[in-house]
Amino acid sequence: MNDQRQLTPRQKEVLEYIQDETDQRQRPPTVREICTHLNVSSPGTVHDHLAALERAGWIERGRNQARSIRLLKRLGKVPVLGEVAAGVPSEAEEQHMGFITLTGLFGADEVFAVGVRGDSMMGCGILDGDYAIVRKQAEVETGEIALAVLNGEQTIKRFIRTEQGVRLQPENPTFKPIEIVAGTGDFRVAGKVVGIMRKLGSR
Amino acid sequence: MNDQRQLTPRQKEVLEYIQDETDQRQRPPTVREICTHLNVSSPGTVHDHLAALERAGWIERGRNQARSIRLLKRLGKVPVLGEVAAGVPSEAEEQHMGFITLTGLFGADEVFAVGVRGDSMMGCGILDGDYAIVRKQAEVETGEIALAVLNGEQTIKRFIRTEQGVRLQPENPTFKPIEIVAGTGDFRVAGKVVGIMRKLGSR
DNA sequence: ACGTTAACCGTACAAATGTACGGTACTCCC
DNA sequence: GGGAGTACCGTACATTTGTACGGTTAACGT
Repeated sequence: MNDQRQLTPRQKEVLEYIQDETDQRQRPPTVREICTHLNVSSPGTVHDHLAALERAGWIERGRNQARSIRLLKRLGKVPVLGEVAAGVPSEAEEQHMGFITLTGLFGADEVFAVGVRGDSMMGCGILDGDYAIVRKQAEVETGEIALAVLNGEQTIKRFIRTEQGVRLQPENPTFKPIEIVAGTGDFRVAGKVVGIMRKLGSR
Repeated sequence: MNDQRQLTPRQKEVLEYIQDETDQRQRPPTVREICTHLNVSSPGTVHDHLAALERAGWIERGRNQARSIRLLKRLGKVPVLGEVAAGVPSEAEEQHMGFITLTGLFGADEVFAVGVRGDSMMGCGILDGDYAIVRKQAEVETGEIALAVLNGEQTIKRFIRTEQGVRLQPENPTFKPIEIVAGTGDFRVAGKVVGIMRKLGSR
């Protein structure tokens, strides 16, 4: 019943604090840490707020576990990696709002990387020599970029479902699309390209 | 003394587990959670491992605080499955030719990431929304891609040394190069772009 | 042979932490 | 006036959790 009701200002404060802490410190606060932030002396008070937030579907908690608050939704304000300029990165070090990681960005499970050869996807910024981060899955939506296996060879192309079957669309005018009639030949989708990594002028 | 020595395989396991948990669950594990994951029955054992990791500068802990492990560096680890076709990634699991790591590819020190805004470097495959991996350094070679700070604003451009000074060259015909006469204005190089990461159509 | 180190075990204890219970004050609404 | 909801206070208690201590085993190098 109390499902989708609006948050009270106080509850919003609690939620914001939880978000800030999780983002900045990489871990949720304890009940008493929230207490001191709210200038509240009783853990019971905060406990009540958390119960309310949980009932409303904003958070999830483990029973009797320290720092077990888990955010289910998020309130505006996404503090990703600051692309807001204004400052100089070398001075903005303390503001790091998390890490870029492969596992962080993409989630460690079921993700692997493939080296990219050729320029057939140049149009969307996937270049020869890049690594494509691929999530293993047998189907992708029309328009998504897929790692496809055709007659034993794998390619990365934009996947487009057509009337007769599937079209693998390169992103480069000098390449021709590959049309595949459903049920013909050996074709399948190995995964969806969820990311790109490139190493530049290293040496 | 034990500062920069290599991690033992066991310590690496611990660190990996901590990373996975923090990434996936949004909170670091407790000592005993690590215990069960390692199939170890004594919290003391894990405590020792954590002490070692802390001494080696990989983590940081708060005294007597639950789930207070904080990662200072990271192991990235995503398997790289060869670019040689021949097999299908899902079946070629054992063939992995190593791992992609941020720290591995770029070296953990002195590297940070910036969000990229705008399409001025589209021509070389750096797109709006990408993360640029930048190594902090005050000078770059002609032709390299630099993160430059010009009058307090930072941009990513190709760095070209000219007779009068420096030219910041976009990789997009609709943008004009920026000419900088030596000794004029507030200009400096913040770092060199050594890599690109992109996250595509998440979820 | 000896010391060092990594990796364990068990157990015990104190601090941190989540939770429960009863009570107060205020607002809003029927 | 009475009921319901929010926001608090204190206090107490049981778990969870970090940490300490002593002991064991195996590998490695001198």
